[in-house]
Amino acid sequence: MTEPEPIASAPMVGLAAVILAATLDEPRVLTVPVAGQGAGRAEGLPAGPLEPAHPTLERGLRAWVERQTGQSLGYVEQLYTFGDRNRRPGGEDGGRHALSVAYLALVREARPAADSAWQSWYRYFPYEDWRAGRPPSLDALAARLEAWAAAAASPEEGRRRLDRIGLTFGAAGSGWNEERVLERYELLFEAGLVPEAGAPDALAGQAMAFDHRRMLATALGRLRGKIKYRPVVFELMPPAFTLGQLQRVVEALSGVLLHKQNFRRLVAQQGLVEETEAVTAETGGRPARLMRFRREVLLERPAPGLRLPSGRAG
Amino acid sequence: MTEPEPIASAPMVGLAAVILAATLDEPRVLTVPVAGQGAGRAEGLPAGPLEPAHPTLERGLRAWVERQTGQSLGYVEQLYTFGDRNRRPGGEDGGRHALSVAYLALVREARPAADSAWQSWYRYFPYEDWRAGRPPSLDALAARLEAWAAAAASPEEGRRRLDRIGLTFGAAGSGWNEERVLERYELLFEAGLVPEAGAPDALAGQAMAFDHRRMLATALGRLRGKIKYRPVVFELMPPAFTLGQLQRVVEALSGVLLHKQNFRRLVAQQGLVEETEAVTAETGGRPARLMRFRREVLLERPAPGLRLPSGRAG
DNA sequence: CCGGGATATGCTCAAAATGAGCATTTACCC
DNA sequence: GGGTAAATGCTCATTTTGAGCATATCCCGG
Repeated sequence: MTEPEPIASAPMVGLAAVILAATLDEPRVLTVPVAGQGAGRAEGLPAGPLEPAHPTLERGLRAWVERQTGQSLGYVEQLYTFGDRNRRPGGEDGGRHALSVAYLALVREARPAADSAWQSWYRYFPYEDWRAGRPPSLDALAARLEAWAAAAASPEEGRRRLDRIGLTFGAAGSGWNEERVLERYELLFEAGLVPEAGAPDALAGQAMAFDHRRMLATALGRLRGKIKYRPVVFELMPPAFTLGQLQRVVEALSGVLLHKQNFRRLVAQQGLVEETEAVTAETGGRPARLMRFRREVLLERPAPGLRLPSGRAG
Repeated sequence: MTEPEPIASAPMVGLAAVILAATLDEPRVLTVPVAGQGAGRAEGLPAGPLEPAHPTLERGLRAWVERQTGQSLGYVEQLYTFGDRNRRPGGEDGGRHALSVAYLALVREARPAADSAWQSWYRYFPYEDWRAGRPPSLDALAARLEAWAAAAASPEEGRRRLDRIGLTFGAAGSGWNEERVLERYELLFEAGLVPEAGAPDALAGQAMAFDHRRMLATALGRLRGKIKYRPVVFELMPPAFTLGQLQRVVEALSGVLLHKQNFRRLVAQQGLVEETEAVTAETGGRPARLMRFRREVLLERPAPGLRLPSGRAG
């Protein structure tokens, strides 16, 4: 495991993992402490350089994650290769490229290991959680964004900024699109409202090391989109679960509340689950039947996901 | 542009572009000749190594494409980073990793430049074109696939193979999913039915250099999915076009025919286009009104695409 | 033992979106 | 002037959504 002598122009390739889980109705991401980088330690994603011993990128990623967190991964998909910006410490030209191939992993269990910790992902994106209604911090953020638009060099640029704000954050309360996590983060970044870009407070969420928060935003957007057309939520569920638990996990991921009866109708008629014998005691209320994921749907035609209706409450 | 001395373990990072266009109702991909690699020259995608002078990955890609083909790119999105398999000539361990960051580009004009050439992409995937009904080569391919399934080491493995065949190629005529281009290619690859994997003929399509056909398959699948939820087709259209032309391009991309009246209703009610003054002479038939893409939809709420109905004909 | 609180489940209904056709218009060609 | 080829306009039966109302069952406190 000796590091070879770097040469000036060979790119450095890193692997990074956004590992997501959902426990107790809260969506989580697995973080590790990152040394230094300014004051003390920051939170970061499990990551490490691609090594010659790694047979493939994905195997290398799994190795790094197990080494750093003890977590073994099930569902893994490639997310994006970062390297386009904010990754060139050496200036505008010359220097080495630093790429990072990021992966999205979904896991069921949340056993904390070593230094790693599970954090609610709304710690990093508080304004993405609309389950309790419009997040209060959005008003302050919107005000700062508008100030940023007003401070544009030209009126046209200001108008473009306003358009983007409306597009990503929803114009006039209508039209919040939960999938645009990355676009919102990038807008906040450009506007200098995130700590990584110099904001004095964490109104726009807790910072992460390097560009890891951008990776997390990419992962959330991707997952929020994907649950609608692929049955990936079940990667986060235990073997048996109630429809209520399933709904609360979907709501936790997407950040919006759903109409209960319609949600269960959707799940039922898609044939995504089947009943088991058992029921749960749960908290108060009538006991719910435990369901299990019908793996066969993966072999059936389009293998649908869970379209999110727009309903606000149950 | 001198190549630095490679060191044993530093990964090599390449950039590759899948550049797509649609002219005359035929979907095209821009190819360049690739020297050697066995007998004579093969077709490949524009590609080149990431260089220190490249400010970003995407800018590097654009530079390579312009240098090799003279084509300048408009819409560009990152596709996938390949490196997981069939890219390690040096054996199972040791040696350098060779990654390739592939991009998808959509262009309007198709001016052929230098050695590059536009090819119909169904040259590489003939079985993906269902516009004239079920492609005849599919019968022969299906027979070979079934033979491959029958030749599995165990009955369970054979059943798994049959499941995959049904899932990707559609079971019993029903359920062809035009988006599963990559899964179909990978299945054919595993079954040894493509030239790259040793097939004696080109029944499953023309080969490309390296793993470029895998990249192309990835791009087609991505594009076929994306036109359904983002208005990306218009990147391929001229400034003014008729609804008939638009439909024929969508059909060319997706490989299936659509119900004409429903298609135009969809486009109209989504507000994706607006009328211009002009009409066309066209071929026979009543002249059609020329339309233009309403760029404003990109600023409106969800910015929808063109859902493909299942209808078979017009 | 009874009523209230909290869910889980079952069903209904109107509105909107889909899938398939039928019928008309308006060119060009012979 | 009739025939052919699209482009357009409309209709209609089904499905799919979005929203509620009503019941069924548990636990708990009194």
